[in-house]
Amino acid sequence: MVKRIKVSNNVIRRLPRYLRKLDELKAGGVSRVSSKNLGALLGLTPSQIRQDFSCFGEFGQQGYGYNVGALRDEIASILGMDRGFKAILIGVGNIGHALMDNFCFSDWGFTLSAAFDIDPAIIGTTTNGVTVRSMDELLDFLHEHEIDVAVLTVPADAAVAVAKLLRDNGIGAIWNFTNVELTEPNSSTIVENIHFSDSLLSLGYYVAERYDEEAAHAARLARREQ
Amino acid sequence: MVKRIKVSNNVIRRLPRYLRKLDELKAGGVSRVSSKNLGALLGLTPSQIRQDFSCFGEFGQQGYGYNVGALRDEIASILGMDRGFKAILIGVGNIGHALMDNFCFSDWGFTLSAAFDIDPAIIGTTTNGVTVRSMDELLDFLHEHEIDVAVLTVPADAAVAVAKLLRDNGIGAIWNFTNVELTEPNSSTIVENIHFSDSLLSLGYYVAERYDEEAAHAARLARREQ
DNA sequence: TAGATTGTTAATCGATTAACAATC
DNA sequence: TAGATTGTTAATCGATTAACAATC
Repeated sequence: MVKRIKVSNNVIRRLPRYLRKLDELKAGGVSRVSSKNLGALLGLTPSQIRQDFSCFGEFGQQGYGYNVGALRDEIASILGMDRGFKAILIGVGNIGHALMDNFCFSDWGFTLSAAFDIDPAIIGTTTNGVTVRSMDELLDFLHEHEIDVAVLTVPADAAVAVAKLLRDNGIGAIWNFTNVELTEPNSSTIVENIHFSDSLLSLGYYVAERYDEEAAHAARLARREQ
Repeated sequence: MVKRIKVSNNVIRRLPRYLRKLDELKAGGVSRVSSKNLGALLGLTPSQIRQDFSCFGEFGQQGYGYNVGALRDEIASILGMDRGFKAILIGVGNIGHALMDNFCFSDWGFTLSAAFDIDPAIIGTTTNGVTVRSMDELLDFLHEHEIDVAVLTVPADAAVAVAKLLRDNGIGAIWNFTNVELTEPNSSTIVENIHFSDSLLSLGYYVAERYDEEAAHAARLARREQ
């Protein structure tokens, strides 16, 4: 896939949504979609959808629209789903174990190659074909395998130290589930965060805002009643 | 908290990061911070930080900066952390259970009031003081309690139906962990998504982009060698 | 052919950054 | 007082939307 220009983060964040919706359409037997259709389904303008795709090439056909399957595959390729990225997981606690057990890495083009923990009670257990190794084996493993991404699911107080260890040993990308800011100014490591609490707090803001608006509305009505 | 203007989503998403960093500074005994300091810590410009805060009021002091504790409390209040929001959780599978077990709702101003599932083997079990109830009890529970947020951790194929049930019974906000698009055009329900796969795919994009850049760089060097 | 829809250029809108008077 | 830093207005930058020629 040729990437001509620097594509904005906003566009990148929409690509997985496109992929999801196209998969859904495909599963429903739809073979053709226009930017107008797709926009209506995702709450985006047709213009925006065409602009987004045009960052990566010309995937449509005038008068027809886009072939669902072909467009889906283009986007999958842009996202690197066909590159066979290899991941390891560090910290098989509750969330780490839930990911190993439930999250289908291979659906998204990733292979979970190994998992590591420090707890002897967990080391040696196997989930979904992946056996948990001791952290003592981590460096050897990293030097023997080409790993693209580390999934970081260690406790918050270990996050910074483990992230440093990973960076120092050639890991270029971290999928960060710890509630800790890992993005370092002088580091080139790619960090993608899943911050549960940030997400919940944002939700809280919108709930609070709505309640305030409802209260203001009720107050206006009450004044009018007087 | 007075909210004069419509605050952009970008600003809202930064508020939890401010909160997190301010908590960290406070824990480290720092009592004062300027927009310049805070910007350097978070990779934002001082201007942006001052603009963001000015959406909600005047929390600083010329020549001094901001009081860490006071600013932290203002932001917490803006996010509704002092409102005692009540949440229920639907679907005590792997991720649902991990949240009940590990995620400290009360740290963020929420109370997890109940959990529901359809599996008789899970119903009746208790995690962190919350006993799992049968889905049959859900509607009665909703009508007896004022619930602000539903945490949706059911399997993907149940997501849309359960979301509809929740909406129809007065739930105004959903924290959505299912990999399903719930944002409906004609609905006023607030939906906040945690899409693991979207996040991983975005990471994949950046990894792929970096590899492409490195390959292009190597190719340029190779040409020069000739 | 007529209608539909693309890819792209131009226009608009919104968000970030810079500048600066006010003031602690 | 002098230096620092705010809150806010103006300038810039970037992203979204609209328009339209090209063409299937």
